Amino acid sequence: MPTKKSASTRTAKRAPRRSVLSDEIYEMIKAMIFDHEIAPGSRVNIDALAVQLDVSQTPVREALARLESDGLIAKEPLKGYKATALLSLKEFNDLFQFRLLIEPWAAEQAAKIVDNTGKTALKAEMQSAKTALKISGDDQFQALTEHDARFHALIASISGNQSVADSYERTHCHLHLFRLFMANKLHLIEGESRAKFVQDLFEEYYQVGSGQLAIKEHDVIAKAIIDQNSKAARTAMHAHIESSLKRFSPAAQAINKK
Amino acid sequence: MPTKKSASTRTAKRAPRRSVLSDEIYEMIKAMIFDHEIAPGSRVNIDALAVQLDVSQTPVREALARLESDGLIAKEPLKGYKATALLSLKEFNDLFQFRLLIEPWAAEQAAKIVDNTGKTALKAEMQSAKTALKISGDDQFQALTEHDARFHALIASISGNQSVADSYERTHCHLHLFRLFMANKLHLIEGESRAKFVQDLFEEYYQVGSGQLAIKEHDVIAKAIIDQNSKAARTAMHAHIESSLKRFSPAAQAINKK
DNA sequence: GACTAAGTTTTCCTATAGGATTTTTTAGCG
DNA sequence: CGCTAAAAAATCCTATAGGAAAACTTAGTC
Repeated sequence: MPTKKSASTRTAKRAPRRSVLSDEIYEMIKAMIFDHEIAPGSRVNIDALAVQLDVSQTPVREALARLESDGLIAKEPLKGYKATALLSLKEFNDLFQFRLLIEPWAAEQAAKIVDNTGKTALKAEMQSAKTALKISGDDQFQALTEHDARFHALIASISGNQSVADSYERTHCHLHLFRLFMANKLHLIEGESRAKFVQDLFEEYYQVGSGQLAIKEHDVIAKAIIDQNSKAARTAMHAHIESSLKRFSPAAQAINKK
Repeated sequence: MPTKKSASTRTAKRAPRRSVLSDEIYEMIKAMIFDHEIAPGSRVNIDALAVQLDVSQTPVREALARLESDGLIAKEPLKGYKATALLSLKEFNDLFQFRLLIEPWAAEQAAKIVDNTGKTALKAEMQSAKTALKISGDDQFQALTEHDARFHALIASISGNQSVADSYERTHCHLHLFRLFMANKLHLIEGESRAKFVQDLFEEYYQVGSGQLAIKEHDVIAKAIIDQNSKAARTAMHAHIESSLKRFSPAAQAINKK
């Protein structure tokens, strides 16, 4: 049983900071959904998960309940939990429409009330983006995605409106987009030739093209906010989201065309 | 031990629809927060709650985990759960700003794509509002609040954008507003004279004045959507939210001025 | 009066047993 | 051979007791 050794090591490691196991499990399961360790639409056996993560059912149940609230896992009463499916093309477009309602306003507002702390945070985030561009391969993709998520969340936060920031966070849009791309990348869609096609798209649009393009667009937004030019911030954010939509669209369509 | 007898009665009663106790507990606890049975800011003892509701800790834990995701309860690691505080004046304004971003668009979109099912649902909801106006006393307040919540959720749903509808639902804005009012109503704010003052406001603005005014505004919105006049729907929704903000504002200020 | 230390309480987590429901399998009948 | 129905297995959900760690309280000492 391979579980046993890892169990003891984990137990030993857990001893110092026993703090909030339930939260750790939540993050772990979220990560498993994130990188398709739990496949979209697949059943999630609560017992098996508890055994696999080497904890009892209780923290797993709490984590799953929260993930259900997040919309990442669906609960069918008396049937169990299952990971939600990937975004349909409609849901994909809906998500971007939602972002268009929220984020341009957030950027505009951020530009109006940003303080030095906010400006410093924005500069730091853009610095991390530049660092990410120097990485190569899979790690770059990961780094760019994480930067993107942090950047947009940061602006929502700087806007000062808790309701807006919360609702943005709760859409987990970057998680959904990441899942969509990973499905392509992992050749999970049927047809090897299509998978290859999408893989190429992915490389061309995101890692090289979109990656740098997105960073440049981020730069424009960040500068507008730092300059406290609220109108420019709004239009830059609007343009960026529409531009993202176009770039991501092929991947979303590839999954859904099937 | 008093638990024993009630336990057996519950077991007997539960037999028919044993389905999803965890969800029932979730709704129960939400209701307890709703009507201040669990006071804002107060600690929520997980054991006590389980005993009180006469279930085990497991479903209570799941419910609390979900309520935390909802933002209705906060979890302090290793300290326990506590009900979130009432909306501050800033949060109150933020919430309405958020609604201004989402709902006018939802109304506009709803007017564009509404089908017969949607029109029927809207008409039925407006009918229930008219019925609510005929009730008197506390029940009317309850009925009007529930109509209001359903009406806005319905339009978000008719808009056809799942992301928008979900994010609106998750703000639980009517729940927050209701809590705010109940705090006034229950004289939970300090100072009997102020409580009386707010009580009057409450009666004047909501039950008689706002209640009917809000219904009239709803009527305008509903008609615009049914007529598929998208521009009118948008502006009517915008006006309604700003009008609500003005009406609710005194209650929010009363709590926060303290 | 302030600080340290032991004791108490609270909270979180584990473990396991058992009841209920769905799904699968098997048997019987037309 | 195909369909219905009952039995078995798997799965989910709940209940309860108890142990470990942290936080809080209390007492004692300088």
